[in-house]
Amino acid sequence: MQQQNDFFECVYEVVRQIPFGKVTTYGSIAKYLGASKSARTVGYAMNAAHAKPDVPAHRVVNRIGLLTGKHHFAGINTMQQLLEAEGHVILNDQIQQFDAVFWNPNA
DNA sequence: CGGCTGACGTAAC
DNA sequence: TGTTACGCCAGCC
Repeated sequence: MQQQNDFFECVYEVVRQIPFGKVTTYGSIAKYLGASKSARTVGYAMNAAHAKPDVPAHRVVNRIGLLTGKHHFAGINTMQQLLEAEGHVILNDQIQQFDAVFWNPNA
């Protein structure tokens, strides 16, 4: 959806659509936006997403399900706790059965 | 104004 | 099969 002209807003729009109990990756979002090589920028957008309560940034991880951005949350374990509260299993900062809970924006 | 950095991912060697 | 390099966009020094 290109309703928003801003790359950031576009990212937020996708993240907002992540259903409860599901997660996605930066790369998938970037790819969905047509900027498959800009996964990095997506992550950067997440940084600003902190100001957007509607944007569940904790549901966005890297392609291997690793909570790479946990340090950017209020607390080191905030991201993990949020995910666990949604029924996810986090082990060593990594989502277990990641492929099972992965949500593809393109689908 | 230029260059470095960063929640990533993919390709190439 | 493991490591290195690069692209992309925006913010900050």
